[in-house]
Amino acid sequence: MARTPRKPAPISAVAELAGVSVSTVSRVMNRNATVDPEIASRVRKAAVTLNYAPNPLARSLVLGKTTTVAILVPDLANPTFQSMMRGVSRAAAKDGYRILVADSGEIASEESILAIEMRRRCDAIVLCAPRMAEDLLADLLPALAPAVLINRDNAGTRTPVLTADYEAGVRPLAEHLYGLGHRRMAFLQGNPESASNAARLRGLAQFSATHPDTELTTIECGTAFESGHEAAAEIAGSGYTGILAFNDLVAMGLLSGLAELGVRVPEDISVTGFDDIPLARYTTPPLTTASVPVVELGEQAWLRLHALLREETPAFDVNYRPRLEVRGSTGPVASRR
Amino acid sequence: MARTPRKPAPISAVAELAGVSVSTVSRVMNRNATVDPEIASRVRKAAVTLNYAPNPLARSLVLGKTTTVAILVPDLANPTFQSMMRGVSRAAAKDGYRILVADSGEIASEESILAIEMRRRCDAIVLCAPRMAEDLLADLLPALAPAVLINRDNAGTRTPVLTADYEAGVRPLAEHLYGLGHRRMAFLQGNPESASNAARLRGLAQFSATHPDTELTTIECGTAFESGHEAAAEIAGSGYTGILAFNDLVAMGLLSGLAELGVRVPEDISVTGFDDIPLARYTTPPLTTASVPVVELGEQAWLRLHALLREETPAFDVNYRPRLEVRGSTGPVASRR
DNA sequence: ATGAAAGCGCTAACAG
DNA sequence: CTGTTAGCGCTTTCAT
Repeated sequence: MARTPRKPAPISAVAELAGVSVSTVSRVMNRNATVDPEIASRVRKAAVTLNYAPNPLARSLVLGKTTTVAILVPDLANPTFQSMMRGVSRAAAKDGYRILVADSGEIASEESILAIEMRRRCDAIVLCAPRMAEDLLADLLPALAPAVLINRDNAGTRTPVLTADYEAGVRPLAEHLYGLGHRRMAFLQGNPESASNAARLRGLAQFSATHPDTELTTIECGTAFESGHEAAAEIAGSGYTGILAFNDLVAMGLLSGLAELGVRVPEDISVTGFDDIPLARYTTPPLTTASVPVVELGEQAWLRLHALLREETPAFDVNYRPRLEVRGSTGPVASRR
Repeated sequence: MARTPRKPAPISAVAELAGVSVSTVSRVMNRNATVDPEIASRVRKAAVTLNYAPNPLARSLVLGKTTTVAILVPDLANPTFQSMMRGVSRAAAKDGYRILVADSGEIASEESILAIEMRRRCDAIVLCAPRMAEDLLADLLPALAPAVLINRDNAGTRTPVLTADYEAGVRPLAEHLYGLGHRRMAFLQGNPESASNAARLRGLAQFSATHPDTELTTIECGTAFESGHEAAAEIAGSGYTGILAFNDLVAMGLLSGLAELGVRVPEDISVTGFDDIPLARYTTPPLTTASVPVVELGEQAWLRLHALLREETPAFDVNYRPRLEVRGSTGPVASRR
């Protein structure tokens, strides 16, 4: 009844059934050497009968390649990393590669061990925004090659890097608010330890330097909905009219919190996000944000890896400049009165 | 300088350096047989020097186990599947297992091949809401065992199954709208082929049967933001006062579309979602929905798999009854005037 | 307690 | 064109 036998047959069973040696079976399965057509078809028939398919493990061991790529992300629940994974996954699939995923749970100390362990089961690895310290990363990377980094500097190694330019990306957001008349702004900061938070701060510092007439305060917040939601009360009574949230998640939390407090967006307060996650255009009001091509970051990561695996020179590192996406959550500052 | 050599040393190198046989090295690495403490420490020292770690591939081949679980999802971009993955991933990690992920891109015909191929690299597999036909699934499953299914019936096999009860879950949503006075409702249907869509329709049919005074129409829609967003125009002028969206994504798209059209929620129209994705409580207004414990579904899936892997009897199949989560997107029907 | 040898399933020289 | 042999890196009898 069941057309598929429970246990997969080994190559030796096929050889036996076809009355040939295993090498011959191997040859017809891999169509490299030339095999007598008559024998070949006999082998193929036997293979079908036994529902044979080569054991990928054994193949990997002898070939020294697994056609699998490892991806390490800090948090599987974060839409940004999901999109990166998806980008890598779909691109790699086109070349016949699968992905092995691990989630470090944002725990920096877990990353090295996880990365090394995964890497040994795969041909290459992509590290998404690793949290570990610079020096650790620096001497981990050589052991991981071929590897590529997303949203993290390569610490002086030759590892290809794909990043979003948070520093450059945050300025148009601030400029946009400025252009709408906002002079009292606040930045809801994420994890102060994180590189991308630091980049945003640098970008904002540049903005401040060129706009001395504008107050721009940094407020501790976080990186998730909850953080933004909790910040709403403080923001509501603060007098700030333009809020730069760390990312879209925080912005959405804030939007929701402000709505509950009866604060109107953008009439009373303008809010911006960062990343342009798929939901951003469907919030109420739709979120003004800086769009980061995360899926493309993932795809490009795979391209670099694939080049490396074929001993080719990978394409240049690129730093994607986020694009300002003006939507409904920002508007002219309310005329005081 | 680099503490980690580029290429991992094989066990033979360690044996040589320690002046023992590979078997001895293997023994100390696996601490099973008893080894002379003096020799053992010598081996360990050599292992550290060479930065040795057993090759997981070779180990898997001989041991016949990989400590890896496969997960097949229809779409990596869907928050529901992401949460399931996360549940499986975190639970499996506690037992030292990694996950191999594949995304079928919602293509039913891809699923069998992908599943079989992944399964051979892993010790077990979890199938999330496979789209393939019942009979295909039925004769695929034996070849995949140990396996567990999430949100899909096991087609008569003994495969453990974890599901959310969409049929039972949709009724409280309709009842809730009914209680608020709504008598003209519409269901924004997802993929008509999908099992969970059919389940919702059954639940709603039961509702209709017991509430003959209520009009409940099914409208073709889809499963993503865009679908809900596009449906807004049709809904706005329809006279329906209570809308049951296929899921939270569609509901959010609808919310956003209605807001753009100046339709107030819940004053003019009430909207419900389904799933209770993390964002659902942060929409404006927060979404009334049926909460499905997706992360737990994933965790429980791992528990079943783990039992199977240890030749134990897995826990019973469970069908999670979604919980009604009343929030701001539903309200009393507007008094007709 | 330790080493030699067999073998997991497969591929790739090397002969014939 | 095909079979024999070696070996990928490791674990596990089986002797010693």
